[in-house]
Amino acid sequence: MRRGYHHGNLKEALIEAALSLISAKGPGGFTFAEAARQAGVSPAAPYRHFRDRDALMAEVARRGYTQLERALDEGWNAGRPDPTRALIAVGRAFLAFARNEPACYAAMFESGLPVSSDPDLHAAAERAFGVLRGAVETVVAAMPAANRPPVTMMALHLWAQAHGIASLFGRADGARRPIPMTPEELLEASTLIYLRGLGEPG
Amino acid sequence: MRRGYHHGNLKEALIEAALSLISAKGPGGFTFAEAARQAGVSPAAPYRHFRDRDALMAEVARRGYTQLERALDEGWNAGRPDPTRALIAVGRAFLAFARNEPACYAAMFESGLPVSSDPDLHAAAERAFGVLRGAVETVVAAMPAANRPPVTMMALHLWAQAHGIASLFGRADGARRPIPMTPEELLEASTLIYLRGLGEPG
DNA sequence: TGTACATCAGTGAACGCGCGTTCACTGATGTAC
DNA sequence: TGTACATCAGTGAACGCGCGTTCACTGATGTAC
Repeated sequence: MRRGYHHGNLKEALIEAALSLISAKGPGGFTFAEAARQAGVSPAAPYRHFRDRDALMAEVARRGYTQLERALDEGWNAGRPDPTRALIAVGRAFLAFARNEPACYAAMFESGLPVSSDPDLHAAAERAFGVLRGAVETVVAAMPAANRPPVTMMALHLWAQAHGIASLFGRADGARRPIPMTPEELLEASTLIYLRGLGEPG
Repeated sequence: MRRGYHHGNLKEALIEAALSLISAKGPGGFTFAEAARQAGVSPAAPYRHFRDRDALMAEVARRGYTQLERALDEGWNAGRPDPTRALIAVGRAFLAFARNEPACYAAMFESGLPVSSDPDLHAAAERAFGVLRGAVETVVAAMPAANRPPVTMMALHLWAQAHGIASLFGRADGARRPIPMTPEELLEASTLIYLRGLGEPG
């Protein structure tokens, strides 16, 4: 695998290792030393690329938010075919991300890493949330002017609901509570009921 | 503090120590050895009361669910003054629990401990969820028979929303995203909109 | 094109540390009679 | 009430382990001239 004295792509390899370790053993069961071992490199080598364990974790979370931003944006698809259906698709994209990138998701939401600890991380998180907020803005703008809910509140409601469902039922843990429907169905139903409550014809 | 050779109340003292360590350093930063130290006892002593670290963590979570069950039940207050307002109070009770017992909350939802690992833990979790489910049953029964939503679905929606809000905005972390309203207001608004979406006059 | 040199990524050995776990033990408690 | 004894909670010393971190180092890369 490795050729010579230099690894050539150690930073990426360390991130790969972190992802596989986190998804195998949770955010707690990931260690700098083992990431080095998995990348086939001495335990001192990672220090050339990351200040410490937390910096590597933060990088994983940052990339996760960037991926999530993109996934949500694709789900939104510029509001097509119509804002309501596009909003549902944003929710589905959120759940798909949580399921397909459990390590990122754990680093982002379950590692205990404060988002504010790193400006880049914070900015990435804001951008991801911003996609949802933008979608909500469009949905709200399509409502009759007399009865428009506050955009930020509505975005927070949907964000919390998506995270709540993903966090409780969304991963293929096996250990999760079994529910009589898929997370996607659960979130879609919740979103539709919520929109109806806001006066959407739905 | 300690009197003689025997501690007298070590099991409780270890649980106390676990709570204080978890709330200080997160579920990861809690160790069997340090709990023993904090209880003023040799590192071998805890083995008389818990099989290992996970067993102690599970006990903390189990007690947490039992406390939560009780808190939700008090919030519900037998459906007084009316089912809708009582349901809102259940939500407030959930958030109050998350805020006042952050260590329990972390052990229950963020420790990576699978609920199904321990039958007692699983049963306690079911009882807590059962309180919400029972409340929802009453609320649904008061709706016109033609338009009643599935009780389990509705309970899962509210559970996920409460957990999502508590998990993202509900603890006095300082590191959490600042929001333009309290978690309680956020959850209450969400619940009312949701109920209206189900056809409640609200 | 060739050579000298600066830069930098990775080495490997070493350290101190705290953890989990075990072991034979010992001091206190409580119970049978 | 007193004594013998079983039970049990806690001791303390010891172990192996893996982690984080440091250090002087070395091999490879690339650039100036």
